[in-house]
Amino acid sequence: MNKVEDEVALISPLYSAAFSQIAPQQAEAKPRRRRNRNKGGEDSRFGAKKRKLTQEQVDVLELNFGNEHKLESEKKDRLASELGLDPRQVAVWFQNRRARWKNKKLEEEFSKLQSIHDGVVLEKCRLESEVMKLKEKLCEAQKEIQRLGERVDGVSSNSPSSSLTMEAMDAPFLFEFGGYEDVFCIAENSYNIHGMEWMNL
DNA sequence: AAGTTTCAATTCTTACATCA
DNA sequence: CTGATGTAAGAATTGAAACT
Repeated sequence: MNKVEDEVALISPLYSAAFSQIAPQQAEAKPRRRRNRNKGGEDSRFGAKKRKLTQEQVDVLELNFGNEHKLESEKKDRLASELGLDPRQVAVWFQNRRARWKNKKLEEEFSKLQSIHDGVVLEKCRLESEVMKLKEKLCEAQKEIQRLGERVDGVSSNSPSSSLTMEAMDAPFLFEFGGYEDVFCIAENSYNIHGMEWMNL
């Protein structure tokens, strides 16, 4: 396994985990109860409207998130008192931070898969054009063989020891594959083959 | 079975940008 | 400048599922 595959394999469980939980909800799509607006009013939990954590608070939270994405209850209380926040706020911050982290990972995995996909498409194009070139070569070879065959037929009735007969004999491999007919047959049929299907022939 | 925790989805607020 | 409007980011809530 190469590095990219390694990383993708590492992150991939995120997809299954995410999708396994999203799917049932999408299927049912129950309506959610709307929350009452609390415009400029009192927040039931904090007594006053308190929003937007300070940069310093965020920095400390980020530092702790960097070490451990999950929050032990003890650590939550300690952080909360250290930052002058409600423990609930710390818990919510970690929860939202985990969600953002997960989204970021999914985006990263998506762009990795996309670049792998682009590479594969490019390689497919290259192989297809190679197949086309080989088919053209094959076609030319067949025409040459046919020309030689016709000359052999024309001359053999007059002179069995002519140089043309010898030319024909220089390609003994053709006879091992059952003669010209099979070769022609393959070449004609393979003109309408796309992708790598021709290999099955 | 009831309480707790976690998660995805959603709502709501804030800050900032743009435009008339 | 200023107020209206749009929008991205993130704080907070909700309900369901998993866990204890």
